[in-house]
Amino acid sequence: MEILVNLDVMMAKRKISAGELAERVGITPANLSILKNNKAKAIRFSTLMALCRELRCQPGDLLEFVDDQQEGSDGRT
Amino acid sequence: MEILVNLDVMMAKRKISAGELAERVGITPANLSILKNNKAKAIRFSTLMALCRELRCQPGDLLEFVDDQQEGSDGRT
DNA sequence: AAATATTTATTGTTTTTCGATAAATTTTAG
DNA sequence: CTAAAATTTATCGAAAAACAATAAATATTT
Repeated sequence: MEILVNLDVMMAKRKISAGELAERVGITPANLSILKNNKAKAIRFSTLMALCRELRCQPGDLLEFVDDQQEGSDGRT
Repeated sequence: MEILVNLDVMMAKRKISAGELAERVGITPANLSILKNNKAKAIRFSTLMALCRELRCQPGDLLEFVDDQQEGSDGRT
């Protein structure tokens, strides 16, 4: 059970690089990387807001709740 | 421009009270209230996860990005 | 009105972001 | 393949904020 940050999907859709997005959002590339690779344990709304603004999307496009109990009961992945 | 926490909508949909949800999620009613009334400035994924689990919903059901520039240009609301 | 539930406020602790920076790794070009 | 560029990982410290605990105020319900 976890929250996934699907930044890469929206970045691909908007054809924007990590470096460019970091600059536009106003955080360091290093911190954006942490967010993008699911290493973050929380997020400030100010950051989420800037990401949504620059990617022209909704929080739901970036955050996904994955419930293990809800997947297939055959243990795949 | 802001991030809205639409907890009340899902709570109504699931017919669950604030006290009950707080207990199931594992935070104090006081802290849930802060979240529910848009007083929070960030959220831990562990909390968002527990909310999604108990409300059987996705982050996108609870978080909304409102862009002022995107609304009507006549200053309504 | 009384009981219950929710909100607001305060204090202290702990967690985590985030900047800054550097090093390691990966990806992209030539 | 090699070199450059981009990205990721890792530290460190500082600032921000969650969260618990608690109490008081407010609102809701019965």
